[in-house]
Amino acid sequence: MKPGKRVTLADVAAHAGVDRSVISRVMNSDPGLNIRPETRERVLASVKTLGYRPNAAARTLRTRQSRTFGLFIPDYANPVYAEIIKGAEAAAAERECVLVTGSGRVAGSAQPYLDLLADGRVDGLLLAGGVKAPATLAALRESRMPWLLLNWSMTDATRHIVLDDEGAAAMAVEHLVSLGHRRIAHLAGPDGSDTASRRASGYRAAMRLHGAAPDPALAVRADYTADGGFHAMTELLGRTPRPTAVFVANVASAIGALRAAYRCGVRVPSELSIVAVHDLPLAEYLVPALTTVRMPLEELGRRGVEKLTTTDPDTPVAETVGGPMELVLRESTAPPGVN
Amino acid sequence: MKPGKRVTLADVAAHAGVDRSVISRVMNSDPGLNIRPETRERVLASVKTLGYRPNAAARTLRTRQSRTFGLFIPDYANPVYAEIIKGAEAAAAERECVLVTGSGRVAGSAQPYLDLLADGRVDGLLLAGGVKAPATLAALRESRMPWLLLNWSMTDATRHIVLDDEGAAAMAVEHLVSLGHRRIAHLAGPDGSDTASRRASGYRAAMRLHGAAPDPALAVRADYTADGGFHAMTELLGRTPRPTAVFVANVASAIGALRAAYRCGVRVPSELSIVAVHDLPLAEYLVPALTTVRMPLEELGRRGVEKLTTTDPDTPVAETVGGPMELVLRESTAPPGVN
DNA sequence: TGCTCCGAGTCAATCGTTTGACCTACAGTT
DNA sequence: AACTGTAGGTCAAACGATTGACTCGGAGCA
Repeated sequence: MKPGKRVTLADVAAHAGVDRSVISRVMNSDPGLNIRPETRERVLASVKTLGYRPNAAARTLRTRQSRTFGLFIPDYANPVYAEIIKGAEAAAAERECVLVTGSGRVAGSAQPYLDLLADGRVDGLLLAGGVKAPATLAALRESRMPWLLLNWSMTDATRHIVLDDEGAAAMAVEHLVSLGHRRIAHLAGPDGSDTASRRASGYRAAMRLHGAAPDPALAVRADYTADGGFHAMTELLGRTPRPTAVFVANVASAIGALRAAYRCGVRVPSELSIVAVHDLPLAEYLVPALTTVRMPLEELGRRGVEKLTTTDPDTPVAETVGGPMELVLRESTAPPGVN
Repeated sequence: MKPGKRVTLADVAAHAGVDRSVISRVMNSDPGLNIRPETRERVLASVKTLGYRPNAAARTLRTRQSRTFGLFIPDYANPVYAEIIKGAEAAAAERECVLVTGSGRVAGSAQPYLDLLADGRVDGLLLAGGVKAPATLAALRESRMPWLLLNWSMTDATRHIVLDDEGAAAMAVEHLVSLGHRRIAHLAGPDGSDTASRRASGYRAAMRLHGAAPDPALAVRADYTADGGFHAMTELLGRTPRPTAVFVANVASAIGALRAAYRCGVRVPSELSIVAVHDLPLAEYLVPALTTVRMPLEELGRRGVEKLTTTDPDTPVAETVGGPMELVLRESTAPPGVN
């Protein structure tokens, strides 16, 4: 309305001819308020005509909550996080809160976003990986604010939600075994990654279960990137005897792995089967289309926000999202030796 | 210090034995403050031992600025936005501000994030597409707050920064022409997309410039998704005579296009050359690796934040980020008819 | 001695909402 | 007539930081 002037409660109160507190109580539907219907109408009308919007800072200052949650991710370029964000945004929206996301890709640290928590700008913080310093965790714990680790944990981090990575690995391995594979390699995630070690242990367990001893020479570490997958796969294909199938811990690596197979003249799936963890829209359009294990990433984000709102900062959280996990069959797996 | 108690200015003041205002001025290095070095030391020491952090809400309320910028994107799953975010985060960090990002994928609308602006939670808002309603623009303009459209514009939106899409299209077409192609198709972006129409017009201009009249039958619209690219390309390959090359407006579509060519038994690049706009780390690992035009997306994000801080909300902005644009030669283009 | 000036801080209003406590006029009771 | 109850609000103190205006004691000066 008035150019350059923010409308405040006082303006609305003056316009409607009542006290500021009435406006506030009407807007927040305070049950302790007795008000004549006509007055309420008048208030509502004033709010509308003046275009009043409560000032978030003032409200946060007074109520000590911002109706905002933060989600920190290491890198937006990793499409896996897109799914997590989606779930978290949805859960926040259901609570009439907003989710703000930030990455540490630039600063190389989560500090600016941890500060959001410390400064009281968010009511809780979800950390989806990328924090290395144990000091950070200590600071978090001391802050007495809600926080949660998503899809990873540190030894002394008592609040985290993870996925069933062992289960996913088992699913992948079982699929390969059922196709007839025995020499199954594992293109594992990077050293120090929590999900990587869980997937690796799931792989080993599943291998043993099916009487196929996991050969340490068939496990290679790779970054969760196409580049990492390319190099690791190239190395793996140099080994003799060559594996007939490989379980790749990450879909980005799998794209690199696919490329490496192509480069080395190894045909997928006839000479080499590939199955990766995490499904992506993209996977369907690769050549060959990639068989994957779909994980409930969206559900993970959703549960994160839920837990943030329902548990107080002191109680430990250690949850595994069961969710629907599914093997998505496409073209990159086949029985060994067929052509 | 005190468990469960936030440390406020008053606490620090009491601890250091000075007035609150001194603490505030020291922390903000107010030039108008005269203070003995020893007192300053005492203040700093108190701040440190108590672990004082200024409350963001209180500060925002008083100063009317939050040192926070917002960036709205339609969908995190589109990796193009990752680059923009990266640049914007960097620019924000340089100004000791934080960038918070949100998408409209869930709510289907930017409203929650526009509200952030209206509620005074951010000092400015960057909108990277996805807002359809003209009413939204009107609301923005009326808000008297800094905002900017990134990489798109609407007819009546007077504040936007775009990339040189015509130039990118020209680069792609010229590359194909120089390889000897004449029948060059265009897999254009969706109807109503601003970048799509600029790339399309750049394509037509470049075609005419090289004496190759753009055949309307060789331009097909596709969503900026792998799926869209797949279908559009399938359709295009049904036309006779078939094009020898195609300029794809978007890298995600190009992945689908690649798949479509494979499905139709058309070999890339020997029977069909493909060049797409936007480079991605992924492009290098596709089979065949995709030739692309790299756009200065990061620079776009960076300029966005800069403009937000340096121009006032009333002055129009219409900038084209020149930046380094580059043709990234890979395997998906070759002279026509070669095998 | 009286006056000004300055260094070193102090005071208190202010930002916009929220919320527990408090009024006030009138109707109904006894 | 005095009292109670209630509908329909009003009052004002927070919340925590910022900042323009002000104070106070001593040094410098004439």
